[in-house]
Amino acid sequence: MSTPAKRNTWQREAVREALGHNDGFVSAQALHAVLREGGSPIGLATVYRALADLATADEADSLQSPDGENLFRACTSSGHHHHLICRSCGLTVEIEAHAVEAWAQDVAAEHGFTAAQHVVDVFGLCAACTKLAAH
Amino acid sequence: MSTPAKRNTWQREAVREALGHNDGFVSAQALHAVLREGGSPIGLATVYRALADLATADEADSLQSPDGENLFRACTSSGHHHHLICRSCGLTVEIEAHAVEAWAQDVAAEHGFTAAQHVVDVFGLCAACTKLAAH
DNA sequence: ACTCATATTGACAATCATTATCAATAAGCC
DNA sequence: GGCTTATTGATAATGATTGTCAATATGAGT
Ligand SMILES: [Zn+2]
Ligand SMILES: [Zn+2]
Ligand SMILES: [Zn+2]
Ligand SMILES: [Zn+2]
Repeated sequence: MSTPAKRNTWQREAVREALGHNDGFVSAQALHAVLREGGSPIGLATVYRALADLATADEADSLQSPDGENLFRACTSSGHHHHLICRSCGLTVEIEAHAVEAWAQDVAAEHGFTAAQHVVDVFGLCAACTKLAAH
Repeated sequence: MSTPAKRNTWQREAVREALGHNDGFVSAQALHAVLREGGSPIGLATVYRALADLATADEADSLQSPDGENLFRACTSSGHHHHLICRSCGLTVEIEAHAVEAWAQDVAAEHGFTAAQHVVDVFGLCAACTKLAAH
């Protein structure tokens, strides 16, 4: 019952590359659409599976958008960080938040909570999308 | 196109009360089940609508669980705030985070983002659950 | 209390992201 | 080249949420 052997398929690699060519967070559906438009016959379920694998292998970051979608992004920095995300085009900026890290620790400790984790994401409209939205 | 007048129905009040009788975050489905078990013939769609209204009226807090469900909770303190939640028993503490509010605004503005929103939640083990977990 | 214009309800259908099926395929190993 | 079995992908299934719309109830006006 050891770890089931992983195999290398062009599908996995295609998803990895497609993620890498994208700056922001993308949904599985969107990534699948991009791949198909690029001529790949890859299946939707496979994209979902590949993204889930990449996320558990810490090769991709994942978060849920305000409307419940699961979004993925190629992992650039390996350390702990947070994101500023355009909810229109997906443009993402990695942000440091030392003050927030400390605050989270403190507030948890103050109330006797242990093993504290936190979810901190900022969503907005990037400069470009803000202009577009202004007709 | 002024604001459409709101009417008071026993359904709205039932949802409000059911929320108040619950300490932690609950899903619309769960709250509907509780109400029906209590003898109320309220409809599921109505519970969804009532909860959405309460949330927009800042009478209830909402957040999405790690698996994508929308959860609601009666609001004890008024105004914008965040939550410290025990991931074992659901105990919830409302927390102020003025520093985080300012940080979120600044970081968004610094990168030219507008209409910034943020998701900030702290999950951990409360004091009681920490003791239990210590065998 | 009666009327009326309309906000609200609720059973049900529709949507939408995600997951489960499962036969067909292909990766890695001999 | 064969064998084992992880992987794929078309499709069905799931499950939470939202839309539909006729029937109902609310609140203001009389
Ligand atoms: Zn944008
Ligand atoms: Zn952090
Ligand atoms: Zn607890
Ligand atoms: Zn805040």
